[in-house]
Amino acid sequence: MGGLMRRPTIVDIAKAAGVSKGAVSYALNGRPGVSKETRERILEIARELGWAPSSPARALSPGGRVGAIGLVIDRPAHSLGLEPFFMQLISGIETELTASGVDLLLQVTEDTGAEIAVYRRWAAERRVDGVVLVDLRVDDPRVEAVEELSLPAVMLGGPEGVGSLPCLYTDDAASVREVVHYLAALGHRHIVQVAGPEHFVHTRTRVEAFRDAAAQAGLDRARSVHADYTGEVGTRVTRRLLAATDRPTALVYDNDLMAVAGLGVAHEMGVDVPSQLSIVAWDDSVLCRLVRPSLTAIVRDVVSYGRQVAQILGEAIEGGRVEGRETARGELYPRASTGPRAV
Amino acid sequence: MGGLMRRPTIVDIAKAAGVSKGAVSYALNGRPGVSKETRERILEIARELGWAPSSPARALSPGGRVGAIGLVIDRPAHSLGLEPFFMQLISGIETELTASGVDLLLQVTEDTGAEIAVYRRWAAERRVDGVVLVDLRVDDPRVEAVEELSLPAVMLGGPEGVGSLPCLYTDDAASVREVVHYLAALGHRHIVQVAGPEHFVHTRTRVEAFRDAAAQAGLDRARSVHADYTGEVGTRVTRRLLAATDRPTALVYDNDLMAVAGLGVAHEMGVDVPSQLSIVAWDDSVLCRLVRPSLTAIVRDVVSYGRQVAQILGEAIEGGRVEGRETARGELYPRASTGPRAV
DNA sequence: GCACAGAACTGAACCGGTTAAGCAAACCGT
DNA sequence: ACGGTTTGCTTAACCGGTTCAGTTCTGTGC
Repeated sequence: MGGLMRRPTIVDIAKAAGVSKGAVSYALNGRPGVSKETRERILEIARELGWAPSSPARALSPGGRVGAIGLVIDRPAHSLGLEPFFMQLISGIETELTASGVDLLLQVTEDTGAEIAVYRRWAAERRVDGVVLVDLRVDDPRVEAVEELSLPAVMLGGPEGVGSLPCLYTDDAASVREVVHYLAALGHRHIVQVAGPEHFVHTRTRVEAFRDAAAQAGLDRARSVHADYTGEVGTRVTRRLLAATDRPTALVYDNDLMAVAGLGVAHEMGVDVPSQLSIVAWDDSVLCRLVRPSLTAIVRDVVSYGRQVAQILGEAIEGGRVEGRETARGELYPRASTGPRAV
Repeated sequence: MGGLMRRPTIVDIAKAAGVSKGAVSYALNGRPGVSKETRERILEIARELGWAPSSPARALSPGGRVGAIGLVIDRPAHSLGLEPFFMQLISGIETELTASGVDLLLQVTEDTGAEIAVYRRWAAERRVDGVVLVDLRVDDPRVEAVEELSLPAVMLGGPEGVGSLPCLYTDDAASVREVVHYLAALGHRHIVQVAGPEHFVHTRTRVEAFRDAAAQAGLDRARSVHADYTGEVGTRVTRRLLAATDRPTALVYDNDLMAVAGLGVAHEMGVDVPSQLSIVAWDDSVLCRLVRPSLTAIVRDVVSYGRQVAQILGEAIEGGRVEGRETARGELYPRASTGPRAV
């Protein structure tokens, strides 16, 4: 009561226990070199004093970990606010980290150059033990950068083009096929995929899978257009598509935000969903369930992705080579925005 | 070329420059005690070697900063994904931090107890130099907790009930008055406010302001109901309100997500917006602009809040007492979801 | 010609941990 | 009874910075 506010250190514990600080360190880390009784006495005193290891001090020791990992999100901040994906991912990462007392550093950047600069700084200043990379790009310069920094890293999305980095990937192509077959079964022949930016690897995968699946299903009028995940561009693209003389009867959007934007445009242009137009969103969110009609969506367990990616990164930090891993793909959840093609 | 990958330290610089490491430290920190030429030579060598200060080492020195601040968000993860507010806030905080090389630690928790535990751990392990608190509650236990830990902190939202903490607050009451007067001018007399949870201070402020403004405008049938910011409850509450025999002609929602949910319910029940029902959302987002009709909203510059709150926290960490500050209040942006009351 | 001030720098302690090396005592088989 | 291992602990170095107390050298006023 009323003592000095200074945080207790292992020296304080050592004094109280009448041993050296080395002994205290061994005891607190559960390592051999102290007797059972001494260990228990030390642990008891540590608890009483409310001791917690100083993370900077730990990190400073040779081979020490800083107990933090980093995540950089490189998307325009305003569109980001609406991407439930990232918050869910973060939430998943943290559930995995919490147990081991590891923290998450978050940074939002404007472009890939800035993103790489952040990795450089984090590595140079020893801010993090490793990083999670998202949104794999074609010829991604980040891969080489983190390898050069020998910064442990895990890529979410792969497995091609990640060099020697471990990654967590999903079979997006299968999900795309499921959507195409579903729409084809409903009688749709003129389907347009509103995809993400071309430079994302997952966009390329989905576009190719869409082309192949459409060809296989004999849909001669299927095609893809690129957008950028924002509502604005989603709106513009949809308006153009629906204004064409022969407009598509089904649209497949690469994220929920563009799908909602598309729904708004359809409403504005007097095109009824789903009787005149079917809409599918990639990635589900509260959003898809709130709008009317509710949106048919490809549902992924993003929280679980976060958990798994954190786990893989943990292994990569801990030790040696870690293999990439495949995880559950997104599955189609039909809702009110899709229906048979009008005859 | 081809040398060891080890990060350079000030000792390496000292060797290369032929001085002691103390001199290097003075030079690199721009402190007196070294001649101009020596300083420049040292800086040059540091640049060549690609040196960056080890953040753990810096933090360890007496009075040293760890160069990081923490933000805990205590809201259910699934609703969070849809709250652009937080991502914008984070974005604003970071623009302010980037210049000074400070990092942001993010944590998402399940309840206030867990949130306080995070502050305890961060303080004990010396993970952060300070924290930003959001969502001020009535009799907020976090205030006492961070004061006891003598952890520098800034509250976003106040200024009542924050004890000795500095805070950044807005005049929510004025925004509420603006909305009420606007709706009253459109002829609405039966307005219901769908507010947030009762335990938030800003909810209480807004509810009281709503009551007062309504009374002043002579709206005898205005009232508030509490919800929880999620789309689900927003949906349920709206359904109940619109099913009543004498339903309100205008609804004011405390966030955009509930407003969108409400719009969906109106659509589903065949209540036209805005001819039969006007809708106002608190806090704007892409969402409000994407749905049809687009939603009239109270627009706040949340990114700027983030910048300011980071700035205040910086001052609090740096030195002494910091005063609370008021910042720009939200302003009404009328869009398509509001109109004159049907006669 | 000498006391003194200031500038430029060195040496060493310190922050709070981890860990290798050393050492005394207990234990152990023969 | 004696060499050898094991147990349980201490000592001291180390991580990469910061900072205080000295030390040396140069200039300066009187």
